[in-house]
Amino acid sequence: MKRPRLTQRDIARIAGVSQATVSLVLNDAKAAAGRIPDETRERVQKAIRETGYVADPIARRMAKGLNRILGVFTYEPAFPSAQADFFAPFLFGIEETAQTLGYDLLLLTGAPANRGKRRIFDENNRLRLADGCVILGREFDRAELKRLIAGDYPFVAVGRRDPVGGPTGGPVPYVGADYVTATAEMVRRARAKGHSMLAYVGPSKGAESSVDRWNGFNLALDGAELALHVPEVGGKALTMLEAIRRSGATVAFFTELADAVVVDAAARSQNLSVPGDLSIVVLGSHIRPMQSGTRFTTFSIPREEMARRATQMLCERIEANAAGGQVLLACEPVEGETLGTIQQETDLT
Amino acid sequence: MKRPRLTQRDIARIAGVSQATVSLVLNDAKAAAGRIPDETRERVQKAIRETGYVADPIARRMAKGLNRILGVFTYEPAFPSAQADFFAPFLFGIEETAQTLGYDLLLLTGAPANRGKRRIFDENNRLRLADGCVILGREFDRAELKRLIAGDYPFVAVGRRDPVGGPTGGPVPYVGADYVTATAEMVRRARAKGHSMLAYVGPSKGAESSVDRWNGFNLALDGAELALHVPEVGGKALTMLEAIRRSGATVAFFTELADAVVVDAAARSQNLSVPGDLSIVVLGSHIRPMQSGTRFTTFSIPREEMARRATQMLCERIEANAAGGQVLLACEPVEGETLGTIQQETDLT
DNA sequence: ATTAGCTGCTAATGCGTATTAGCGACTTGT
DNA sequence: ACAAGTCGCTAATACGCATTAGCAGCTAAT
Repeated sequence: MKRPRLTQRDIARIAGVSQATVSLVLNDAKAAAGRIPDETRERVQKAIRETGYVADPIARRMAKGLNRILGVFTYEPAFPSAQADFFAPFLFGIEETAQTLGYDLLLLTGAPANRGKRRIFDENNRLRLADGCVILGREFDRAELKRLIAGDYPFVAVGRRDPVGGPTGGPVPYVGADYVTATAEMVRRARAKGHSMLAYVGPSKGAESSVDRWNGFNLALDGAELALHVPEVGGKALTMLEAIRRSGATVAFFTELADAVVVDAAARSQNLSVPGDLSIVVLGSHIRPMQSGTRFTTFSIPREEMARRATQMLCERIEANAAGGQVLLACEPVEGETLGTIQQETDLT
Repeated sequence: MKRPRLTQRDIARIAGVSQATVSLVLNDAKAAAGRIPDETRERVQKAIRETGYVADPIARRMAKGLNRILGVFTYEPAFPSAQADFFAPFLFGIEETAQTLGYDLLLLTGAPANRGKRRIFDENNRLRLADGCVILGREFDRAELKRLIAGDYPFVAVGRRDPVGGPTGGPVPYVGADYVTATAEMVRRARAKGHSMLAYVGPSKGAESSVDRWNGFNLALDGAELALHVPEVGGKALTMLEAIRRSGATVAFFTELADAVVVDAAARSQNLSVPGDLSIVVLGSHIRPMQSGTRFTTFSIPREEMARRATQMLCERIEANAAGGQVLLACEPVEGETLGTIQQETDLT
């Protein structure tokens, strides 16, 4: 029952040649030197056909060093429904590009190690099964990032990452979204509509994407007042709403769509009009039909494109031993219908 | 720049021991015999820590034969938006189980070979990178299936598959959904509501899932009349609707949700009431909020569960060298609101 | 006739790890 | 004191393939 796997040696024996010859026939055209006559070649191929032999990709990789596989590492599970909408567009883009470039995908789904956190440098790190690796996830473990940069393993991050310090440090190859510019543009639009008391719901530090939004926000504030800053995300809708109202803010910026959705709902349930009584801006979302009825004012994050570019960059790193750069893609503003105009003084003209 | 990768030999040199010792330290507890004193062990681990060495998973697999990776092969690309809703639940389930059982996932995204069709036994078959493989997709290439069955590579199909004939043939290990029973139940419900003229839109042959639906349908017909059979899927909405109306059918069974959606829309746009004037039954769909407003009468396919069970079965095949069986999971009827009651003769009582 | 060159193949080696047999230096038992 | 173990480690090998050096047999050139 446990028939040992067919190897080139078996084929060689059947065809009456040596293992080396079998390998040469398989890798065909490349060996321009010492050509193999058609007669022999045919004999070997016949044996292969009849036995259904296929080369072991592991051994192949072992001998050659590359196997045309791209790894995809996610710090969070890639598929769970909760994250699905977040990761799916990235995966779409990666798969598309990988397929075009003739690579297979290896999804690293390592069991969460100690403390429930996933780690790249686990005791059994499987990264090297792939020629290189795309890394997804909001937060990148800095220690691991440092090791990656110090090492010679090709990788590209999706999302901007701060450079790594230290003697072995350096810039991180990434393809990210330009949250600074996009957020600043949102603030500018709000200001143009007369808003001067702004609320911000979202962290000001932590992941690069958070910091970038916060920086973009402050960059464009330009005299307007930050009436309220709620650094915690995922709070209670009524609490958030009340705080915003009390602060006197006329527009609230949310880093999390989920927060915006619940606050929007809470406002409406209190007979507050959005954007009549309160404007809402969401700092980034994917270009897809929202399940929530409200069409928020926001900007779209080009997730597929980010993934495509990152994958491409990775392949260049692998194939041409290129260094990999830092790319920021622009986010497209989405007009939506939750950013209103503020009237000066008078209630009704 | 192209620093050669760190190997156990390097660690051995640094720690002043042999490569074998390093390997023994790494694989730790297993080697009960010939224990290694803590002093030496510590020396080796220090070297590992300081250099950041990680064992090469390829070489590991080469030496040991297994690497705790499950392959996932799909005949269609797994992520493209179009298929997303179809594959996503399977992937959820597979990832979940894989993670629980401590396996990584390898998504086989091979470039489409000749004629644009994906093949398992490509010139560079990467299946063997994984210890075993889950196979997804509506249609399974019979020739490839035959080779798989004949070979010793562990795999499990998601979805029922007919046994393979021939000397090396046999049953196919799978976890599928019981479309026969589920479809028959739908027909029975329609009949119980007075329907006796039925239309069927969907193929009667081809993939096992199609055949099963068709068989279940006929099984429960029981004297009722098949007023119309449209074997083509994805036809024009108005054409389908008209054919159904002309046939005198009072209820239409669709194998494809998409067809049902457009015919439903067409009917409503013609001021036909669903289910007042025409009942619609969809033969299977996923338990998720439909984008279409209509809540169809249908049955839910337990996709996540199928994937979980298949993954589990695969792991048993790998670890215990089990044979793998044939499992059919039940589909849950979904009441919906598109199956109405037929009044006898009288229009209004 | 000797050398040079070509053709058609094979032996040998390396890739990085896991594993096993076994060796030298001790310790223990009798 | 000698056999029989135990301890701590290493040499050697296998895994399946790609690749290189090179060998034998031949032909063509000098």
